[in-house]
Amino acid sequence: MRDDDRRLYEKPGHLIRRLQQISLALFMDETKGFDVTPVQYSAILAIRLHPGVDQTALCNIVAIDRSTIGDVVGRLERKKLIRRMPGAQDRRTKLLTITAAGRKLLDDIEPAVQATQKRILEPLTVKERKLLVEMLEKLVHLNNEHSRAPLRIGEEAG
Amino acid sequence: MRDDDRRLYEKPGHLIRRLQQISLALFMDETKGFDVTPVQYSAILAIRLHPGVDQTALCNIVAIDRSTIGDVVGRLERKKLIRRMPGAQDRRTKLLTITAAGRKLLDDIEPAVQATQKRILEPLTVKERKLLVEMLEKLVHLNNEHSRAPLRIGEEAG
DNA sequence: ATTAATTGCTCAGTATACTGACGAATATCA
DNA sequence: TGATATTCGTCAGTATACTGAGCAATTAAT
Repeated sequence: MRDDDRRLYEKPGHLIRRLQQISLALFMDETKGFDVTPVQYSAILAIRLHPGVDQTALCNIVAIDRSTIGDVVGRLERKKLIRRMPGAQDRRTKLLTITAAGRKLLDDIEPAVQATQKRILEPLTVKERKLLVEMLEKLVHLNNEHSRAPLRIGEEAG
Repeated sequence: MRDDDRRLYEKPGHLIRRLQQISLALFMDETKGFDVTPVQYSAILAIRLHPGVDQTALCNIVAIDRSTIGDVVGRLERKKLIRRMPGAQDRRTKLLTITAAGRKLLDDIEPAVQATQKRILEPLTVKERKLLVEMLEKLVHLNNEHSRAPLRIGEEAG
């Protein structure tokens, strides 16, 4: 490896982008056949745990941008994994609930998702894995407000 | 925080996606005014270090997909930060070189890029920062082949 | 109660990223 | 050499993600 190139390779930003690429590829490989992306998985899992959330609350739970969630839930609805209903109290909102097909998919895909998380961390020792997740949680939590889609705990509906 | 939601929040895949969002936001904030993305920065830096690389070799250096690099260098060319010339030996290739404007941009933007990397790791202790980068390098290196754009060391032109 | 501010969702525009396919050029092999 | 295989760049299609704008509905202020 050229010494110059290290300037790029050891930059945290570059490493994080690479790890995200890899994490995505591993997920798509493990869950091949389910036709679901990581973001779609996060969204449908959150909808199951919070039946009747509106889209903005869902954004705050899974940290997806407001202008992105529309597409995501649209795809989930098209695949009949969730339902979208206009809110009764607040007619601006669209309330989200999981379907039977969605529940089945979540149950069926779970082993593959677990396997993905394992494969990502496989190169590390058991101690390192714990340490890494702790540091990632710290970074994400403390830098939370720096993303346009910050996590907002305890503000969700339901 | 609901206990159920932890199922999502402590998944490495989710944390990695969040950290990438944050890393991107911090970069765009610090380099505001330069009109350059992290990927564009990586590409132009690699082109400076490897004058005359072709696009495929560049992919292998910065780990960007072959079908993505065309857009990226297209934008850099439009902004006159790099030049693209058809290869003489192999007329399929397009050889990339940096312009004076590109060199100036790299020099000017450097402090902001350094600041970005600092801000990403700011919540960690000095020891933890070193540890994290080492683990990220290990993960990326050993999982390298799992991405469509694996890093290929020593295969670049120039 | 009417105005003003805020919120929920959407849309247009741009950028990154992957799959799969293709034409053109090059390399390999029989 | 001629047929085959591979490689380089590109394109179409899909998905995530951000900015900034806008409309409709709701809430707050006067």
